Amino acid sequence: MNTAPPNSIDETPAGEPPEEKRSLNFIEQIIEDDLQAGKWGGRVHTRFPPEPNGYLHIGHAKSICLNFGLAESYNGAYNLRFDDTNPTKEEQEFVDSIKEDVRWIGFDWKEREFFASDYFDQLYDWAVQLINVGKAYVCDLDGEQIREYRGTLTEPGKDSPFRDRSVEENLDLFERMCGGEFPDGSHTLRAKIDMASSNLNLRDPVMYRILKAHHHRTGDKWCIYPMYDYAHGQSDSLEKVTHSICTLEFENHRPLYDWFCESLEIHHPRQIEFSRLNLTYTVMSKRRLLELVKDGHVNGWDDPRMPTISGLRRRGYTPGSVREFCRRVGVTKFDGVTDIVQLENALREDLNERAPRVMGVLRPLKVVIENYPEGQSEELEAVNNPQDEAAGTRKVPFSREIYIEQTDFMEDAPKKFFRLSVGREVRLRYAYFVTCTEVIKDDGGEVIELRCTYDPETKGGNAPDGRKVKGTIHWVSAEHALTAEVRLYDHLFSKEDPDDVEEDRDWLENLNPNSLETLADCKLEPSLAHAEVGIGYQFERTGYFCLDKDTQPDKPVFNRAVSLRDTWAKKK
RNA sequence: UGCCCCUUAGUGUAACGGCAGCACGACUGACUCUGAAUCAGUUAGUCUAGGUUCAAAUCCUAGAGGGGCAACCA
Repeated sequence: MNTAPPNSIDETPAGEPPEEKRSLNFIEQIIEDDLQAGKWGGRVHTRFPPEPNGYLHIGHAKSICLNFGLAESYNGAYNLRFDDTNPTKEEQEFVDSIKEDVRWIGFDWKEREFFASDYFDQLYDWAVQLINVGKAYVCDLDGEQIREYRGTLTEPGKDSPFRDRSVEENLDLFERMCGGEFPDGSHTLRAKIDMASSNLNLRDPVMYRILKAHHHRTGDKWCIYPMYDYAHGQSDSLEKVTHSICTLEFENHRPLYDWFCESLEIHHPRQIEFSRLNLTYTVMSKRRLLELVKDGHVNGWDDPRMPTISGLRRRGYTPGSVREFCRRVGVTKFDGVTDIVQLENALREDLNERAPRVMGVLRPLKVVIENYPEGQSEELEAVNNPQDEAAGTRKVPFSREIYIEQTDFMEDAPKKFFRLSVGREVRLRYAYFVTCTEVIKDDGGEVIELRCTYDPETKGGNAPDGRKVKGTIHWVSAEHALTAEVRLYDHLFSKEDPDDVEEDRDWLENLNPNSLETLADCKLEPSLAHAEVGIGYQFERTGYFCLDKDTQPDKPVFNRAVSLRDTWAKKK
């Protein structure tokens, strides 16, 4: 700490006022208070505990950034732990995708990769210990009966008839449960707490159930598996976690979390709950995302319209934008809904700094420049990124026939329309001023071609006589153009709240039928032939795009990650 | 009908008993070889009612509104 390098950002320049103390979220407050009070020996140790039963989504990203970010900023450690206690739902594919996604977001958990299934032996021993002190018992009630005995929200439950079995009998039964002697569902091991508790989680919760299922890591070794409540806190404890951060729905489980740690007299992390992320125009539950995938409403977990990490990545989101977004949404216990434009803006901001600029015409309209010599072409210099001089320049070919955007021409243009119309002059970006002289239509009256003249004196985009044009439009030389498919995405749901449906109707009815628009005949500048997956490009005046994995050698496919802000579109 | 949690501009958040700030959005305007970016400005808030206090978004009580909880899911 006191050996900071000369350029350390920790150094406050002399004479400058000390940096104002950053405001802390409520979890940071707790941590600082703990540190202040000398708890945990000054350690901060967190974990991210996904269940490998689906792909990670942007809500998980919030949790990852919170948990791992906290550990990083307090110089602590963080674990990635798979909560794999239910073999009927979990798969190796999900383990792999989760690791890939966490890495992509930008965190390295190094050797601290764990599985709840690593602790099955220890958990078993602890269960025996609880039986021995009379705090757990084997119950023969079936699922239905357990539910009946549990009581309701307003009425207390009643004790299981098996609650007072002897320690010996419990030990014997539990061992035989584990030995595979009983069929699935015939017995459970339950904690003996309080069937009259106002917190239903404390009404003798099930610790172990019999499940003769193959586990993706332990194989067929076990036929009993621990429940979340019995496995989670103890896993935290074994890993010497200090702050166990989870979402609000586990708040009512905290007394149980505490009960197990106290009863077992083991290291007792502090559970802290925060509100999960909700986004407008999207759903975030794993159950629903799974349904979208399974029923083919989207094309897989990494469909660019999905709020999954893999979907965002494929869509063109950057790790930095995801992290910045998570920082901006903050951390509270209030269950709100974040406007999805926050996410989009984080991306725009990030890509504005780094994305190479190119020209691409999404809906081409052919333009013939009549006074430009036939067969001639030339290379014009274009700036790669006005935000970053070091990005340099490139050459863009120009010729007699070019494509411009259909929306950049209007026949009966209002005065405020700064683009092309008959008799109006605009600048072709980095090229020449052109004036539209004639409109050519097909039999149906559709505009299919424009005739223009150019001013050779304006090469590069400036007029020597100092005359100005109000509009600058992008273009692509027809002869040199790369033809590509471009996929435009809109919100997956047409309602801000997908659950906003009539009585008895389904959230799926709010799926936006226009969430994907495929443009098959887009014209891109030739430099894009060397585009790489994973790099965001700005198609000037249009948006940010990236090469999709569906690209074929003869057919490039681009995704629009997000459009550019368009105040003109708003005015219309 | 029980228990637990929550409530600050449109949205997300800050304030730690002492001047209600910030970000995003929206709206103006400036600038511009991207109607982008940038810059300047405007807009708008403490759920309600009592109480404690010199002083309350903050503490107390009650109410309203929202969320969670009755898987051998996590």
